[in-house]
Amino acid sequence: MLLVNTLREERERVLTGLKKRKLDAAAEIERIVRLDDRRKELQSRNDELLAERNQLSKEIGDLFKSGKKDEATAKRERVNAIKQDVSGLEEEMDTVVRELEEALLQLPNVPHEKVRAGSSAEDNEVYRPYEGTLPKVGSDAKPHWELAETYGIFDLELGVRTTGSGFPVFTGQGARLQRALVNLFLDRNTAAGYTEYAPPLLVNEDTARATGQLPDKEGQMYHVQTDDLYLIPTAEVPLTNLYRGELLEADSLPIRLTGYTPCFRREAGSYGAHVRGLNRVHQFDKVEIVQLAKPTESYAKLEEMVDHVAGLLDELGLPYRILRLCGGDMGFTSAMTYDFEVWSAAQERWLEVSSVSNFETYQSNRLKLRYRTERGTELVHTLNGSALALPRIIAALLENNQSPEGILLPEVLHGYVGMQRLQPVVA
RNA sequence: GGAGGAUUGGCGGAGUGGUUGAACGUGCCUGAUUCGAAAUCAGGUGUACCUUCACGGGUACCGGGGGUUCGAAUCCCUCAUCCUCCGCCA
Repeated sequence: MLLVNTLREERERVLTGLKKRKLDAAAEIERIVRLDDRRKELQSRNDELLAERNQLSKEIGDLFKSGKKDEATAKRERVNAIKQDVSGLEEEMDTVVRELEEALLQLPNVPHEKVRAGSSAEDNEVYRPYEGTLPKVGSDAKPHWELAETYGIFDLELGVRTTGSGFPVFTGQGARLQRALVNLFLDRNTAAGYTEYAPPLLVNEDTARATGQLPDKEGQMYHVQTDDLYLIPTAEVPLTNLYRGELLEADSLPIRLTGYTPCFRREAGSYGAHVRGLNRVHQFDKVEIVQLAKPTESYAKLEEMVDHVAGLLDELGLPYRILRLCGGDMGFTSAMTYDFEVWSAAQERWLEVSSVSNFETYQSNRLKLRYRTERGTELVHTLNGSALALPRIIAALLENNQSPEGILLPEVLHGYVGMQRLQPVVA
C-alpha cells in the first residue's frame, strides 16, 4: 500500500510510474489526498476536544475533593457535551479512514524508473538472454506429460481420483526427484545465508492482506470457510509475515529467509495445451527466498537474488533467460520483477520457473515493518523470489534430458536422487 | 472439547477508579570520576498520529474490540493468545 505522503510529495513520479501499468490515477490520487486532508482536520478537532475533556476531568476531581459540588456539576455537563461532539467526530473519522484505506488498497505499486511501460507479456524486456544454442531433442521427442507415464514420474488421473484436476500425484522416482530438488534448493539457499523456515500453510486474513494477496487476489486463494483461513499461494505470504509489526535494529538488516512449502492456486480459467501436464497445476512445491533490506540497499539485494537463482539454474544445466517485466505484466504489489524462464525443448517454449521482485515499501507499509535509523524509523524494503518452483523445472529436466539411455540427470542431482539417470518403468 | 490461571515498557516486575506513559529493578545511551576499564554517581532512554519553519504543544496506546464513568492499566462485556489440569488424537 502506498503512503499518502508519497502521493502528496511525489505526485508526478507516482503518476508517470502508474502510467506504465496503463493506469491513469490522477483523479483517484486527488481524491485520496482530499480524504486525508479531511482526516487530519477531524483529528485535530477531536484532539482539541479530548484535551479539554482531560483538563476538565482533572478539575472536577479537585473540586470534589474540596467539596465544591456545584462547580463540579457544571463542569460535568460541559464534559458530557464534549463527549457528544467527540463521538460524532469519531464516527465521521472512522468513515473517512475506512474510505481512505479502501482507496489506497486499490492502488498498485509504482513501477521502478527502469521498468518499461507495457500492457502484457509481449512488452517484457529480455534482461539477460540465453547465450548458448537451445537444445534440440529431435522430432520424436516427447513432452513431459508423456515422459511422466513412461518413467512413472507423476500421475494426473490419480490426482483426479483423490482430489480433482490439477493435483498431480508424484510417484516413485518422480517423488524422489521432487524431494531431491527441494533439498538441493534449500541447501543452496541456506549456504547463501538464508535462514530456513517451515511455516504454516494456512494463514489468517491479516496475513493475506499484509503481503497483498487480499483484496487483490481473493479469488485465487483457497479459502477454508469454517475457520476463515487461506491456503497459501506462495511461501512469501507466511515468511514475510513472520516480521509483521516489528521494529528492527538497522544492524539486523538485511534479513534473509528461505522456506519450502506446497503452494495452492485456484487459477480459474484457461485450459488446453498450455496447461497440460505440470505447466499449470493447483498444488505445487516451491522453495522461496525472502529478504528484508534497507531502502538504500534493496536493489543491490534484488540483483543478488537474481544471481543466486541464476546459479541454481546453471547448476541444473537448464537453458534459461531472464526477463524484466513491463509495468502491465508485473504483479500488483511489485516495483520491479525479474522472471526466469527455462527452455522446454519438447514443447519448444519458455516456461516461467521463478519470479524475483522488489516490493519496496508497498508490503512493509501494510506489514508495519520498520527499522530504526538515526533520524527515527523507516519502512524496510521487502523482496522475494522463487528458488525455485518445482513443476516446470521437472518438466524441463524431463524434456531436455531425454535420451535413448533414459532421462539424464545433471551431476548436481546424482547424490540427491541416488542415481544418474531415470529409467523407464514401462516398455 | 471441558475446568482454572495469566496477558503491563527491551527484559523482570509493581500498580484495583483521579495529577500513571506508568513505581522499582535491570538493560541501553550521555556525562562525571579513571592513564584506561570495572565499580560508583548524575541525567536521559517507547510507538503512532495531529500541530509547529523550529523550539515545543496536543491526542492515543498497559493482548484486540466494545461498554460504564466527569475521569479506566485499574470496573463490566466480548474475542484472541499463552500456561496448568482433564478428555480426544497423528
